[in-house]
Amino acid sequence: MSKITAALEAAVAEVIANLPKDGEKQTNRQRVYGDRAFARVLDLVAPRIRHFIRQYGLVAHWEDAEQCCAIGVHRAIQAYDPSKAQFTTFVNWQLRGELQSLRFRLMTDQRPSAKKVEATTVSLHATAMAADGEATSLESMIEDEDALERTEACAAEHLADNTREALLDAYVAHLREVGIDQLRRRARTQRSRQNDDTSLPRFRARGAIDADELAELEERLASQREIVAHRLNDDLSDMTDDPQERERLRQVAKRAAKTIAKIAQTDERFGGMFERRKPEPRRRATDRVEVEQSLLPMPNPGETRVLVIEAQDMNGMPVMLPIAHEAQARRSRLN
DNA sequence: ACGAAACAATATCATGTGCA
DNA sequence: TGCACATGATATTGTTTCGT
Repeated sequence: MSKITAALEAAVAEVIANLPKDGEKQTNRQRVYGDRAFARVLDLVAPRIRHFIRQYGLVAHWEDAEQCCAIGVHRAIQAYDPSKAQFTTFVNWQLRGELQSLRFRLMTDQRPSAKKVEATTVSLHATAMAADGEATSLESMIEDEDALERTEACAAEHLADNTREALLDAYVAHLREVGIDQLRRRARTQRSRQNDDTSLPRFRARGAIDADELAELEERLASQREIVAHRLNDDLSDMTDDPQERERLRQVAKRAAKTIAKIAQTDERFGGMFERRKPEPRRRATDRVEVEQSLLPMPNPGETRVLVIEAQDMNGMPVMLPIAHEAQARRSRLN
């Protein structure tokens, strides 16, 4: 931590310490100490403020800009959470924000980019004449140019969701079949072994399955389904905080992917939805290859995502990839 | 403003062990 | 053999800080 960073941290802590407590009035002492500390903060960030003002091309509006920065610093202190970041980092963004909005207020159309296209800024709420001569607001005249694209994207997403559900259903059904089969076999072999236990009456018919075991199986199926569904949504972390548990879930899903991929290829319900592409070796930092096999036809570049379900790793083992584009987008929206 | 370096948090993988 | 689980190593991604 540099000297300035540390000094800033201390000064800010003092300002915060001298803020009035909830519901109480600030004492004179608090006010004086707080003001002094605030002045110290301003001194410490002064070089940075000068730098930003120059950088944002606001030299001609120096005083306004300094005022804005003081407000920015004040706001930064109010909102500062020491556990999240250093004040020096935090205040930088506040200053930039203030200066940017000041620049926007003062000189929207003076920036080179605006000049180049001879842009004129008008308010969306300004009245304008519609074609029929009626006065209306500009806002109401704007057509939503993205509407079609968004609608199509939604439709594609919907289709992908349906497919995903169907695949999950098919997967669970498959597991159930296998599971029941196993239970039956076990029931047959265990019958002879458990026969000597005469304390319990055995009503079970030959090869019949214990109801408890069946219930247990259903429970397992439900949990499997949940795990895979979460994995497809790329939100396994919603299921548990424990990294080790998460890793286990990931492995479960990875194994499931193998089966699902098989089902998707053999089950006629999904026939025709696949376009089999030779899987490439999985990416590594040193050797990056895009690996994809889509369940749905690829949309145009940049359009909505596709459910990507199977890729193979270097050993030819299937790997399940999340719904890449959408998951990415969601993650960056959160940040 | 911007990129690089340092650092932190997570995700993924390879591998080993136990069990049915 | 194959699955479930654990664990250390490594890769990836995100954040902060610093220098220009």
